Amino acid sequence: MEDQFIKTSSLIGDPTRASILWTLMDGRAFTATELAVSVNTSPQNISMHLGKLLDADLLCVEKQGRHKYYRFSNKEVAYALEAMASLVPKPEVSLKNKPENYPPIKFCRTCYDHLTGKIGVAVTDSLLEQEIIVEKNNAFEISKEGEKWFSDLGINLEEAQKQKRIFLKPCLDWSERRNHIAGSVGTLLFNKMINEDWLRKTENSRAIIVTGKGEAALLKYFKIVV
Amino acid sequence: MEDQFIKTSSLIGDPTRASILWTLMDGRAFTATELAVSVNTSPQNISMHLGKLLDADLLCVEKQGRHKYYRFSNKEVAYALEAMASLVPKPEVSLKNKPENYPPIKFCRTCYDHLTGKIGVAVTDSLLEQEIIVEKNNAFEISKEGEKWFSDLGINLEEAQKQKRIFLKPCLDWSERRNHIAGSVGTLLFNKMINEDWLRKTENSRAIIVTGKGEAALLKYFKIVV
DNA sequence: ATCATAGTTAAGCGCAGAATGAACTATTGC
DNA sequence: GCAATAGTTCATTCTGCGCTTAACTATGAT
Repeated sequence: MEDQFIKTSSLIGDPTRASILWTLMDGRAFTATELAVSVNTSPQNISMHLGKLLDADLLCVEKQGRHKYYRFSNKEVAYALEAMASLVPKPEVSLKNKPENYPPIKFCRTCYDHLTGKIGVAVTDSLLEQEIIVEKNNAFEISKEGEKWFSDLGINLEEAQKQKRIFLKPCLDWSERRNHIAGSVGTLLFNKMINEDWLRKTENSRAIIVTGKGEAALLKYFKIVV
Repeated sequence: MEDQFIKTSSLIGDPTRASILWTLMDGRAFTATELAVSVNTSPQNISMHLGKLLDADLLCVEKQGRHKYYRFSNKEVAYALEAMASLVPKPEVSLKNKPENYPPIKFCRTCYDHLTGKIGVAVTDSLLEQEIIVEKNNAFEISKEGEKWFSDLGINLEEAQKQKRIFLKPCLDWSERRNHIAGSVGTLLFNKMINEDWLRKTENSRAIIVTGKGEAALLKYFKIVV
């Protein structure tokens, strides 16, 4: 077992491969060429590395015409990489740091049952911005206007408040290093988005794709440009 | 963030360092020399690698006289390594494989609230051997004699059966690749062992140490030689 | 004091394995 | 058919980084 572990870790440990895996972390499938561009290396080199990752069963491929789409072969891979990512030394963050302007969002992930990734953070930012939720000593609270906003959306907060589970809490996203909403409110919002087909789950990963309908809705309700 | 991730993964990815981390996985602290022996390399080399792991805050040291004891600096490290270990390609296992004779047990880990690691597996084996629990189509059941055994130990099974959570289920240990008991029965057994001071929790890791009292008890109740 | 053991630091070598170059197959579009 | 794009294979080059040799400090034992 030990040497197997060592093999796997050196497989992941190579800078180029680590970069490939990092790129795939958003859950989408990428073609070989896309990955080559993303990690800034040659096609042959990418091909070699992808071969090794396939052999180790970390990735799988789907052929579509002359393209080959690579993605994680199962969600354990994503979990492991997330766990590794959580180990990176935390930079000294000043609280004054302005949140940067995020580039258009292409993807999001789920943190089991609520939204995370770029979208999760953006949604949370938007709710704060619109003062639908407000931060109070490291916790989130729903404002008066917020209650109206949620009921307009068709989300019944009274229901949620009755549940045993935590109603609303911030949850730190490991990659964005930003808070996003979790708790039953996070779940309700997430389910709403799925049910309305704004978002769609993917098969083998925790990735979520944004539908065309979703793009419009995100813009309308959250002023988020996808 | 990406380059930070790459740095961390190549840090873990080096074969020697991976072997060090693997050794430390049991949760105990090791001296530099012990690690050098364990991973079969020179003291200088170990020193260099340990330095890097310290810099990255994956390990921490405690000085005792002329010895330096190294261990994981926090449990996230162990979690990440476990997640990575779960990625190793599964060998074709024949079900006929006899369980090997395990060497004396020096450590165990907890799977959040029940026993795992060598002891967890050994305890489970013992319960099966003594027919206190029996395997039935991939599930565990408690036998007639088993019920007496548990009540003799002072564990109230009726209580546990009333609980909402799963009563008794096998849980695959990632490193031993063997089943051990989880569910509320696993938890009860684990708590019993902690309360009786057979086992003792350690501070910063998921490691559990076996006390002298525990050694005797494990021998008596489970015929396990620690 | 002296010797042994534990661990660190610095400098140069050596090699596994990543990157490159060139030649190849496969699919799409015209 | 031909050209263009996507991806792979193999032989060769090259280089980063781990390992060693050697000299060092520190603690403990006699």
